[in-house]
Amino acid sequence: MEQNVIDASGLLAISTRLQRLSDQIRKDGLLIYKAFGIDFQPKWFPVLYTLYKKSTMSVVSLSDEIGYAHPSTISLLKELEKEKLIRSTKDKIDTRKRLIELTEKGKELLANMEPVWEVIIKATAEITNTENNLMKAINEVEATLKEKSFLHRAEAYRK
Amino acid sequence: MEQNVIDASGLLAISTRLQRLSDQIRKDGLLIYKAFGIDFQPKWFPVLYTLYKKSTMSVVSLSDEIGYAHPSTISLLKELEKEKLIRSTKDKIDTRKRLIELTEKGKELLANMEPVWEVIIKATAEITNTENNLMKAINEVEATLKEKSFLHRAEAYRK
DNA sequence: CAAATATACGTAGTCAACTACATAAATTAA
DNA sequence: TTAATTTATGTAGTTGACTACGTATATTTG
Repeated sequence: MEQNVIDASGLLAISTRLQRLSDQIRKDGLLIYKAFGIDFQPKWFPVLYTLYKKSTMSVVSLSDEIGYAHPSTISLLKELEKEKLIRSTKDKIDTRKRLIELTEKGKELLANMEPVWEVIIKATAEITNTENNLMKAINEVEATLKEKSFLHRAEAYRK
Repeated sequence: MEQNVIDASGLLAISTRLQRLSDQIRKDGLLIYKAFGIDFQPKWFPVLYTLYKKSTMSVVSLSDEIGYAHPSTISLLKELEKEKLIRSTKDKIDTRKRLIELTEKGKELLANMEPVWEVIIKATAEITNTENNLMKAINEVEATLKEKSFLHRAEAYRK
């Protein structure tokens, strides 16, 4: 395999490599939705999918669930509200909270997407099902980092 | 292992997961350099490391090498020039080309970083050396995608 | 129960990549 | 040897995430 300098630097550039692969997959994701004639952006996925599974959530709990900072979620919600895919109501008990849910249009879109997801899941399984499984590797690394951070580990090697 | 909805959605959210892991590692990377008293930003790594290994390159060939679009490289180069870590000269044969090289200060910085890199490599190896090795998984997936794109594979499953 | 603290949400601005487009120089073709 | 095409670089503006900070409401504590 031909190697450029960055690939050859291996572990040093792992963050760059992850980023690159993520971008590549996201771009192809967009193309797949387009090819199936569905007006959907991959970045919407975490919010919409979570609401699909959990029906109603506040802004912050939604952010926690998808692992985003809450301002990122807010800007996605604004966009989704403009698309009329979600709607929000005030929590009657805790009035600080804004409860988010899918609209009928949103539910319909997600239902229409199920067959596309199946295809995506199959294609992704095909891609990741190599000797070292990427999804499993990510899960394992995230679990390892939860135990002890990267910084903490690096410092342990310091003389 | 406790699972949130996105993790549970697995393959669908792989791009999101890669992104998140990349960010996390990049942030800790910055902290590691700081902890070692080195004034260095992880985003500089691809450019500087490539110049370290290849000495002189034009803007576009450097971009290709690190896998960035050339405007991204240009803005990094501007920053690095301000830091006096790189310098550029005109190619005498092809006057369109701007040749980039490390300054003495740049070379010195990179030399000082070698011990930090060793620590980073060790810590990264520790993190990625789980049952499914992340670096190997990335390499395998990138090779698989080169053979046949994600989009192409997805379309093959379409009825 | 008043004060201090914590939580929920929002806005503003930043960051590190990108795409789209423009210009100039080099190369190829008519 | 002009004309057309390709290549190299640059600028402007976008994107999708972030942090910092402010305000309002809830909760906890003295």
